[in-house]
Amino acid sequence: MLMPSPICVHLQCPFTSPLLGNPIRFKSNFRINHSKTQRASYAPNLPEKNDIVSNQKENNGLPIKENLDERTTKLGRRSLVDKIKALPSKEKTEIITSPELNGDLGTILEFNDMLWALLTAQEPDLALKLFDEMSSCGLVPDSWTFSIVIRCYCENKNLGEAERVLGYMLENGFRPNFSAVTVLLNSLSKKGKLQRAFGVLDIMDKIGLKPTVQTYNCLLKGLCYVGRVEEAFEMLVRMKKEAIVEPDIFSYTAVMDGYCKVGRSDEAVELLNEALEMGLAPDVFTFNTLFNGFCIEGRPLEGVKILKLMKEKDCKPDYISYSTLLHGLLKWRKTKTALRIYNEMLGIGLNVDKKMVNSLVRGLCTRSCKGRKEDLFEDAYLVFEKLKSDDDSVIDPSTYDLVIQALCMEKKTDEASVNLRKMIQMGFSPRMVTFNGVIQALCVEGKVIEALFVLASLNEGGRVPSRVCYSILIDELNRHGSTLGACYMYGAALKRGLIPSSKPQQ
DNA sequence: CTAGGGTTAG
Repeated sequence: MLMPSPICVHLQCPFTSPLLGNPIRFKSNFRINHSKTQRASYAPNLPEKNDIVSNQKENNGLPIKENLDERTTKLGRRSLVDKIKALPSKEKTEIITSPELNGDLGTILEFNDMLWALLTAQEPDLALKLFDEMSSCGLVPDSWTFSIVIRCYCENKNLGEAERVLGYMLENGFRPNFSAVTVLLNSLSKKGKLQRAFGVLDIMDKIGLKPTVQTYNCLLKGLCYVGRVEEAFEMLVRMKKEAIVEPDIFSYTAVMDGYCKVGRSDEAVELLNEALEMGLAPDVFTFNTLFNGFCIEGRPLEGVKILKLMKEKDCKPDYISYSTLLHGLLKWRKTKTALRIYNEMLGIGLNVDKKMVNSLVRGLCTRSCKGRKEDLFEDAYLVFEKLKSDDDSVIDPSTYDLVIQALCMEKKTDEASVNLRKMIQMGFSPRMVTFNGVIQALCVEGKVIEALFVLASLNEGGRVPSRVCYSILIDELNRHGSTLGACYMYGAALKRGLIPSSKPQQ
């Protein structure tokens, strides 16, 4: 039996891409098996337009319902995707090389399904590899094939290649589908390749794919991303005024975010009001964008006002809302408000990031020490105790330091020394001021022996006590009439090369 | 149209 030898169809085009001005060049060879495709004539290098058209007609003309097996139904496709996902990565590669695994890819419909399934299963590389090996299945790519390939390249971040395929399609009478073009436009926008994204928009216009509001929103995002906020705003205005598409809340959020990112949150709020006037319902994304803006700008309290507005508009703040605000409040030292937000988060069962809780504790300690505000310290200690009792407790050494110092300041000496010990147990090295504070506090309460123990723990840790440390102890020993002890301390200091400011009493 | 848009940060 004589089999016709496969013809190699090199998809290399002599023309230039309308997109790039570069020659199109595909690596793949499409070998057409005549026994299967029954196609009569091919140009030596390219599929001809007529063939392409007939190929498509053939597919579209099929009485689809009867001819589709379970794989070509929506559910069947989905299960193919799931199957691919479930495969170990080794076998994933095999699916495109072994016919037993990939089943019969005899028709272009089935082939495209497999391509699509690989793309959907986040395996664009495999899909492209399969596309490369179309020849062995004896198939010619159609519009669907190319559309999927474009999306594969977008997924791969190989946008230049995606544009090249699109250019090839246009030159050869293939009609890219909406999704491929949209994905490409979006990918380009996301990367800030605005000129090329607008190029795709032009193409959509030329081939009669009507951009939707989503399409424009991608461009708005892209413009903002590269800092062209003003242009984004103008585009938003044009969308509305010239009734190109009706802007939705995504459009507004995109431009608002643009303003927020460059420190123009007030203008973002103006846009919010405009959206509200238009009857659009701002959602959690819209508000979160504003929180972020005000926090970046150093106006977190404005953000808290927006939180109130958000609730009035029946929009439920989420973890990001609170985290953004809390972070901003802590950063800009709005400690009391931060505490309020923290408690509100706990109240609705949100888990607060441990770093922020640490920061809150430190903020409260610092403020209570500076302002001698006892109630603030109580708050700090409550937050600290809760932090310690959490299962996934993470305590920063600097938090420990500040809590201990604040405890000393508040004359909670025993607790201070307990926490100091715990801190050392945990392998942290307390700051010298912390040691000094505890020693001082103990001395003030007349607990000299304990103070000496603290000094000892300092030595055990291989640390050199500071001059202040000795001075405090000498003063205290003097006060107790223990000249001997004071002399001993003085000597110990001198031995370390430190000259205490206090001397033993004569 | 087998698809497609967004928000935090240390």
